[in-house]
Amino acid sequence: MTDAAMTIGDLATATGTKVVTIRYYEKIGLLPAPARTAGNYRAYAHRHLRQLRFIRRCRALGFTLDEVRQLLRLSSQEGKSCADVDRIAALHLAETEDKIADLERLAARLRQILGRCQAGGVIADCRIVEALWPGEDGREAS
Amino acid sequence: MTDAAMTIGDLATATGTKVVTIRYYEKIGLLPAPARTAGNYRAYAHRHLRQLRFIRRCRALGFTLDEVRQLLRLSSQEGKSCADVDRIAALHLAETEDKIADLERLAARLRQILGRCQAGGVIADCRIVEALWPGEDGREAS
DNA sequence: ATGGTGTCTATAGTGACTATAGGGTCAAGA
DNA sequence: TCTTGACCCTATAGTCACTATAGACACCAT
Repeated sequence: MTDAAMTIGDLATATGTKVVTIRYYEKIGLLPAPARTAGNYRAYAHRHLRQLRFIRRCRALGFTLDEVRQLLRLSSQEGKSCADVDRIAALHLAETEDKIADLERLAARLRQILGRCQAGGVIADCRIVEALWPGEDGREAS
Repeated sequence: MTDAAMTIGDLATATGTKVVTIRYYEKIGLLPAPARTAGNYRAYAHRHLRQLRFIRRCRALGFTLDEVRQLLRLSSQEGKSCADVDRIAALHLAETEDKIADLERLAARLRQILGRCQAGGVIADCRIVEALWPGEDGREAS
């Protein structure tokens, strides 16, 4: 509950963020510039800690910094409709699901290629290489 | 079967690659520099088409350009053991599977957060915003 | 006073492209 | 022959979300 000023290093350990990353967030306007000490050190207050935690939580969920920026802006407008927040989150979920589906397809194909490989052979007979090189007609090897 | 020279545009349409990307691959040494015409146009031969197809196929499977470079180098050594190729592919599959697992966790969390949201509310009552903002104690809202 | 750690700014690098500026080349049509 | 438009050339800078480096200054304990 105390609101004693924190150094950037304190903030970094408290949030699991690197010092350089915090400075980067400030530079791009994601985290407000804090007060400075006599020696020009950044002196963070509790609200900075809170906001950085919000940012990191969003990032951990895969939101882009631009989305985080929007979410920050929206969440300060207490009276406004929740629809925009909902839209951003739903869109992000859809994108995440698409990405998963893409990766599942890749993994399946990789497993298929790897499954045919008997390690210990030689490049000339390698099923993996064969699967990657296009045939003379440009079609993919089965 | 003809080995008539192709322009960079021909190569681009034949492989579904953008012209700038082909030039980029050349610049980073992934695709050999082709002969030039009198007017300084790149003149590609069939081997370039084959190699670019190989590259794009690897990229479509999610290999990094550096991995593609290794796979290219390895696959030209016909007599050598297939073990390195196998290792690269297996590692890539493992990474892909890890990435899928990560995204699954994110998606699950997003669905959980979104599921509690009744759209039409107001930011102050928004479950999404609430889930993202840290409580005063820094712990996450359920 | 000194040493070690932490902090400051500014700049450049990462991966895999993408975009832009400012030109040159080529083939077809008038 | 001239012009139009599509294509091609190089070089440079921008993207995202950091990360790394250099060189200087601040703070604290001994």
